[in-house]
Amino acid sequence: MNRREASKAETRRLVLEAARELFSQKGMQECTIRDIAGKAGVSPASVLVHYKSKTALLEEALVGDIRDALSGLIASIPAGAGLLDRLMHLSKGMLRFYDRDRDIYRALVRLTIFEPVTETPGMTKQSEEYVRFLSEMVEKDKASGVIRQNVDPMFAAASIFFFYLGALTMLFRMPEMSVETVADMLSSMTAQYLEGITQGRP
Amino acid sequence: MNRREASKAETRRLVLEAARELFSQKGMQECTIRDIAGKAGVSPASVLVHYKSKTALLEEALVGDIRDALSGLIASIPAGAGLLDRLMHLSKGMLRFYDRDRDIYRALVRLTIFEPVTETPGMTKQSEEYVRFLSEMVEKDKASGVIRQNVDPMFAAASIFFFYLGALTMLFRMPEMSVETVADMLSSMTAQYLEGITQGRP
DNA sequence: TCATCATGCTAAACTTGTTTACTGAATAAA
DNA sequence: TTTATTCAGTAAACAAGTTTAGCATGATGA
Repeated sequence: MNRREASKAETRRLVLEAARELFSQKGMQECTIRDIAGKAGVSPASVLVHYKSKTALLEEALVGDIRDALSGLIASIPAGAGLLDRLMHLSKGMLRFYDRDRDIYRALVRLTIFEPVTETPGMTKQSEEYVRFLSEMVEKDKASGVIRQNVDPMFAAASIFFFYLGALTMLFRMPEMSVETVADMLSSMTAQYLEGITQGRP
Repeated sequence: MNRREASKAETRRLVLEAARELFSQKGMQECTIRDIAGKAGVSPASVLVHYKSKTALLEEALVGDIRDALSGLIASIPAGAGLLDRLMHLSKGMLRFYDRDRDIYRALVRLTIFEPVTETPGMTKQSEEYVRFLSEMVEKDKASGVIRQNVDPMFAAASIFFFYLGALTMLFRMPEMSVETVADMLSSMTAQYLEGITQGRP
């Protein structure tokens, strides 16, 4: 690595470090690029040399913890448990993770969820990994006979993910609602999904 | 009404009218408060006297059409059709409505969906009305024996709504995706939900 | 009618994300 | 080594949402 490249990487690291601290300390709104630049000892414009926008910086600052949370949950899935329990281990776990700092994660999701995929690589990758894992779970349970053979795993995974997204939306929209209330609701809805709601099937 | 109150109402009307035209003409991002103020013949600050923020103005400018779209769809539900067809009449209809101007509605949803309920009365009311209507539909189909008796109508309505929200998110996130593709996916997922995916129920 | 009050509206300022034009040092080329 | 080039970093400007302090006009009451 060049001297130039090294110095560049170091500056980038300083900015990210300052951003991590200040974002979690003061939230997205109250933390300005000038604050971050000041703490990192660089100019405000320099922040945007390394990160395309404040949103991109926020994403970069938070996505590591999200990835760790998800892979930690995946690694700790109770092996022998039923399908619903395994799904709720993941979904409730992620809800509880976001609940630890609702404001900052609400800001992140709000700023990224409706952006084109190319603009938000970090969050997109997380969502895709989540859905892919769900899809694999469904596939295995299909193979073992728990799930019916005519079920498309991708659609099932997307459905479960949409329930999770809906619950997350409720969590962010209703500050007075406890995460456990939302989690229980999600659990009931997912259970109902797994059961099916219409009568008279073959 | 006072002379003062009348003049105030008139100004408010002018601002809203200008906002409607400019928002749909140039989109949210490219249309500034100063533009709207100019077109309405008032000062920029005056816009914010009547509407708390640019977001609030956008909401006010669009929510009428959304309400009309939803009630039009509700009024035109095919009476004798099956549950899935009636649901898709609504959900697909709303997706097609938002598709007519994805950019402006993406901006609206993005700015309102994660805000506290009290900040976005218009959009909140629309969502609530939608879910309430879905809930009534489920209740009726439960009474007529189409839906199983152990199904909670509110949870079912919320599930169907979350599918719809997920589809809307995909529509906004993926500009290259056609509304009919998203609608078909939503249809498949909702159908699967109505069927249930697990085996071996009583 | 006159004095007081309330308020719709505004100009100007403020804030903050972002862009632009530039500089000086590091690197590459000769 | 000397020259040319690249480019990390910056100061200053810019853009646009929002806030503030004040004004002028209409409402209110004596």
